[in-house]
Amino acid sequence: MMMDQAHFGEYLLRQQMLHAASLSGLQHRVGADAEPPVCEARLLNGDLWRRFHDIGTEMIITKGGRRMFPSLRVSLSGLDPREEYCVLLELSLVGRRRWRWAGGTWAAAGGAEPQSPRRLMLHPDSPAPGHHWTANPVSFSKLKLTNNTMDAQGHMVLTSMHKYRPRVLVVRARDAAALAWGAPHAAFSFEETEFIAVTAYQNDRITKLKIDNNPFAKGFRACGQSKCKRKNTDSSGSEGTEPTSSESSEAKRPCSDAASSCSEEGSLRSTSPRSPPLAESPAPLMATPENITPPPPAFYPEFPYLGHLPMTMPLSLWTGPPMAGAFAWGPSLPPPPPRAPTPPQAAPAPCRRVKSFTISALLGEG
DNA sequence: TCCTCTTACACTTTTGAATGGT
DNA sequence: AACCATTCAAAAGTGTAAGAGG
Repeated sequence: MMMDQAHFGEYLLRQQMLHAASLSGLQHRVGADAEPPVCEARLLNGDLWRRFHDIGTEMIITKGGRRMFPSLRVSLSGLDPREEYCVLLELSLVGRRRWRWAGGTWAAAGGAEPQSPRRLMLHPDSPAPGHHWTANPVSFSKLKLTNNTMDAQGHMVLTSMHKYRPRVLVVRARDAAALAWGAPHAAFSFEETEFIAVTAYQNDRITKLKIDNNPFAKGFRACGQSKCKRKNTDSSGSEGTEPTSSESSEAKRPCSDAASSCSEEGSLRSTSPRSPPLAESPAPLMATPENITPPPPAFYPEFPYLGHLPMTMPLSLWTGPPMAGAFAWGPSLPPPPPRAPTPPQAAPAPCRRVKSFTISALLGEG
């Protein structure tokens, strides 16, 4: 690790300062010029999400961080092609309950435990002009979930046995620092993306669905080596059993639902030379209109589970080496002008390639 | 005893450097 | 020299199973 404890404390403090500023700024802008939303979002891998949702989606959380599967992939529209936007993801606690797997179903089991400071994940392409966001799928496939409250890797800290719902925030802002002055644009969430955080899968059907659709779990499929090996070792007469038609079709389908498995990487893989062009992604699965939650009247939603606690919102940037690009929040940094008008441009601004995105880089420091 | 969490493991996929051809 | 395609090893990601701890 490149940061000692003292610097880490400073890092955290700066994070909280930044996000306190961000939050107050967002709320202020809402009151100042709340505009009718024009932005729309579609859940690209909605079909897969619905299959999980029908059973009761579970997401593994580990100390070191575990990716979401399916990951959140949305398509945005209705953005000003020349305006700069930041896209963020947050995970909202659903209800104030703790859940428990009992008798083959999820049931409420008391009140929610105190939650860790909420985190926002800034999409690594942020900021980017509207034409970039509308031309490319917005993928959060690199997002990791953890139950480690001391996490310093920038992962989303969740509590096991609690239900969460991802929410995508679109903020008009030229850079991360300008988030505090950027005008909020829209927020979206999809009911079928709700999930319960767990440290071990409770529902066998969820396990099977994950294995059948997640390429990394291919080894556990009915025809996978791992499975066969296990069959050979712990069963004597079942080696000849054929998988069910549904199982075999699922297992053999290399990248069906590919929107969620193989091609899920989406825009985040765009820098890889081996990455297929985004245009080759399978046809998006349309989310029904009622699944699109319009922006709330007050841009930033209320979080009843947080009560009136002072909000701390570590903003996570999951690209680049963790902590390596610690925020450079210096007093010498002049605040950006409050929403300076965008100079007219002859053509849409070129998309900014962001491979290792840091606040300091955005601010032109370092 | 039950429930939840951690850890090691074997497996697959992804990534990026190295290499060779044009 | 520059570009492209291929190869290969390391890194990363996956669920399982056993065991620890409250």
